Amino acid sequence: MSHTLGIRQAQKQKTRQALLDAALGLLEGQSLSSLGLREVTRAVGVAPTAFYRHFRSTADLGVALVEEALGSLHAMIRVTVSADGTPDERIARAVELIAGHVAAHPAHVRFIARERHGGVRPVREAIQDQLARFGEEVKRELAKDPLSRGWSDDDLLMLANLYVDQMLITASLFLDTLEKGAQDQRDEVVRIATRRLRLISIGRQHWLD
Amino acid sequence: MSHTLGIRQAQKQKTRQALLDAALGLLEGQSLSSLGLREVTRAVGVAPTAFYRHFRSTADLGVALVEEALGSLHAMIRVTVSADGTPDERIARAVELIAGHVAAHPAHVRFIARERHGGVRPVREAIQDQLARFGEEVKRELAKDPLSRGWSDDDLLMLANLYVDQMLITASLFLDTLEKGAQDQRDEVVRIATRRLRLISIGRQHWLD
DNA sequence: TGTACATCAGTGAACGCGCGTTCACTGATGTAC
DNA sequence: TGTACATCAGTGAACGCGCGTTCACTGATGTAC
Repeated sequence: MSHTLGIRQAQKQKTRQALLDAALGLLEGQSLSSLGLREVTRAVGVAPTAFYRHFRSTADLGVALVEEALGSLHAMIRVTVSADGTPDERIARAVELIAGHVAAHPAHVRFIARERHGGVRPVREAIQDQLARFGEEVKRELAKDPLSRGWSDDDLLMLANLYVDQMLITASLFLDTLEKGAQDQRDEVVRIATRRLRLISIGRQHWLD
Repeated sequence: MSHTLGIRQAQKQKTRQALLDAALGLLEGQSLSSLGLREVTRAVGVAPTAFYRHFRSTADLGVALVEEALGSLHAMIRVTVSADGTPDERIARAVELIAGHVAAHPAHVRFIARERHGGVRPVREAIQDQLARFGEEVKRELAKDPLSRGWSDDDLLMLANLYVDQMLITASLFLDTLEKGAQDQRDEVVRIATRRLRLISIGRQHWLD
């Protein structure tokens, strides 16, 4: 085969990923600002000092987790607001996508919800940066929609960020239902989120009246 | 005069409040889950053991802070959505009220935003409880509005919670502008929040179309 | 292919430090008579 | 009002513990010839 990482590099990546995974697990029950370096290395089974070969600090690890959690979402978020189908179909698709993502990556979602306003500045800022990029991307997607004819750039961005915030709120609601494991609660969240998005969609359709 | 607290009770209250105030100050830069009991007593100038005369733990203190931060808000939030004036007047009044509250109690607002999804379960639950009560109160206020004629209870609650979340998001945006101290950024937040609420208001007016 | 040297991910001992919690205490405040 | 006893908010010493960070190290992997 062509180019593979050397054994050394591959092993390093593996340890790094193990540290990230362990940290994400530990962060289900606490905030990043109270996460200890020794806690993480203990969970992985390496010496505390090994941590420094990969991250300067737990804050640094947190920033890496932000990339991991939100980096992969750019593609999904664009589909979420894409202009195919009737408004109700689009809303149903968006809610389903969010539900699926939360079910597939609950720890990542929890991490973002928790640290978005959390006590570690660099992490908070990394999240805000990514969310701002999401806003721009959603705006670009909305701009393609015939419904957006006549909208100012400013108004489009306002709507885009409203959608982004609404997605996070919805994701957070789904997260709470995962803990209890109750399917009817999840259905209730689907109902609530759907109607919220419908109301926003109606406001959108009459914005220029 | 009639009934005053005994000297002992009064002094105890004073120390308790000093602990709450000191904790709130320390929490501007960190999350509750990393706040130390000794940190708080050191800031107040009492022995670490004095803490136990008032709270079982920092989590317990956090729950008390939730009451302090949100208890006083019930009155305000009702005015925020009250039915007086034109839609645009009501929106302007709501945004001003939020801006004023954030300017007057920035640390409380930050605490709520941070711990709403934070790492300390009892605190998280206390906040969710209060926010659910806000939702109910806003719903009751909305129900008085002629605009709500024909709305189901479910839809009213959905709208009420949409407003509550929007207020928190707006408060959090104002908070970020306080750090920088830039007036033009604050004006920008007013513009954004106003248009978001306007879009929701338009959606509301056409909900039953 | 084989050898000699360089690199560097992970180790393990050691450090000083602040943590939460216990306990018996002190002395001002409160109460009964 | 004065006295004798009870209460209890705050004290200060002591504890065992886990923390983040330093340092010189080891031994497998990588590289030059």
